[in-house]
Amino acid sequence: MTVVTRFAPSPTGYLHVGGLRTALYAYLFARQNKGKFILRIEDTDQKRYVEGAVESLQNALKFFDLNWDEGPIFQSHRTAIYQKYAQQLLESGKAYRCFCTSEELDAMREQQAKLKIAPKYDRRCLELAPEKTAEKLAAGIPFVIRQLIPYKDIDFLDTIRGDMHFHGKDIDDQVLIKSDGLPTYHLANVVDDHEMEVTHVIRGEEWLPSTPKHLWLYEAFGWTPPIFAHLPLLLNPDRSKLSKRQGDVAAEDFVAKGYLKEAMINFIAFLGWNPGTEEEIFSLEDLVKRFSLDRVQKAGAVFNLEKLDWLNAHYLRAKTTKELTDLILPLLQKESWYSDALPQKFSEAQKEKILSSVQLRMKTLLDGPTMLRPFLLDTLDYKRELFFSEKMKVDEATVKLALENAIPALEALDNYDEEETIKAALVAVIEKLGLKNGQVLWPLRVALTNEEYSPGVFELCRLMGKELTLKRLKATLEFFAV
RNA sequence: GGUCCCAUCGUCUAACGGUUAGGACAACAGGUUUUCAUCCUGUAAAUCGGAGUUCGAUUCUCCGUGGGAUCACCA
Repeated sequence: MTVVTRFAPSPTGYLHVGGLRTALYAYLFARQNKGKFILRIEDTDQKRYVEGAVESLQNALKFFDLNWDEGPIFQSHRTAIYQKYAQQLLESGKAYRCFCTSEELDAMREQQAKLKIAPKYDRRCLELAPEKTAEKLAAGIPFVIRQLIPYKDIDFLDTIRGDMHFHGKDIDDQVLIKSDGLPTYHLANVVDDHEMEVTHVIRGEEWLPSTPKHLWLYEAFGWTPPIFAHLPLLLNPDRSKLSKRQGDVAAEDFVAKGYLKEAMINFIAFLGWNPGTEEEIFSLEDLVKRFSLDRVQKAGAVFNLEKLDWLNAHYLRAKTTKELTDLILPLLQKESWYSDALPQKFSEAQKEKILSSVQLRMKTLLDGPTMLRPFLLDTLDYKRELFFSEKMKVDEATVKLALENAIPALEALDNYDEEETIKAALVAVIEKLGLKNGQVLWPLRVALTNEEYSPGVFELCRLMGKELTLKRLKATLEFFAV
């Protein structure tokens, strides 16, 4: 038997990170078993349809390399099929027409709430005499088709949760076909999973309570149900179901914030699963090999980004300069101050060195442009306060003193290829002035970068070369002369 | 409210019924003698409560407690 899994989102917007994890697990399970992964669009509610959502869903999945083998299959194109099956249930007496208006149903639920009993359809239309039904039908009164849930218990085995047990009497007679003729999730989902020969339904825990309804449908049709695996929820920091409002939830938001797909996949995979060893760096290919449903957690996991930052920095550092360049260049080109001519003042070898120095400090891709700016830009927009440091005892006089003495020393130096020679030259200056390292080096570093954090002075001098280094230092001296 | 699910450091989690309850992230302290980052070392930090089963429960059972999901002509 070939394994078939599916990801079945409804096109109501972007790809939610919870959806990303569901898709990931379904994908991993299919790949690992040399099975098939289907993408199905559950668009049976035309009211909720969002323009462009299907496109963005597909783009997101492709971005993360979660490629599907079949689909996208649109449920909205399959209404005739659902109708056919609903008729079948009607004929076998396992479903019935309901003519109740939403006002009637609201009133009924209000009553039930008042009496403190569970809100549930009271089956008033089931009691309808056949003639009466025929009458309403002839009059063209709109109706829905409801499943007739038998009052018997339903047991099933969930791969993640173990034995499940539900009482039939607690289950509502779910609407299968809406008055507009379109199916509800419950019918469409079961029919499609059966027709597409889905073997493993991997979905979020929020579907657990409706699983008995689905099982009842399988039984009513005489079909063998698939294996169910209900994934634990992704949680907000307050442990409620992860939602917008408390932060970003769209996968694309994280991409826009400069997170790498490798980091995202690795992070998301470990929210609810672990390999049982102490390894934690896993590529998509590693996950395909190692993933297993029985190591999936039962409890929900808080979607906490701290570890994502760490993973992202890790994957960023693992990039080759070529890969990193390809990732940063588009971001650079979006900056108002950038032009393609700017990098040309550096040789290829220099560019590579600059990039790898910056690479070590990046947390997200967005840090790229910020950290590269001091190298690329001709003039920096200095801020005085940045030069001073109480901790290192650097005040305005110290800044000037440091610059005035460092400039001639660096001017006398011709070889900027070795940090050691630059260091020797500057250390000599520091000793001559009788200052501490930081008192000279801190102002120089700020003069070179105009940033609070950056590579060290010797490294900067080497990376920038003699010309740019001196230009920067002189510009700073002028800045303080005014 | 009914039904169902869940419960180990702040967070993600590990632990055939027998461990000083392990790891990672974050935090903190120190080192790599300029900032930041990297790297290294160290510190602090958890089995929700109560019974029971057992020679022995984080682990099995029950009862509490807490949290969550779900109860639409939405998925």
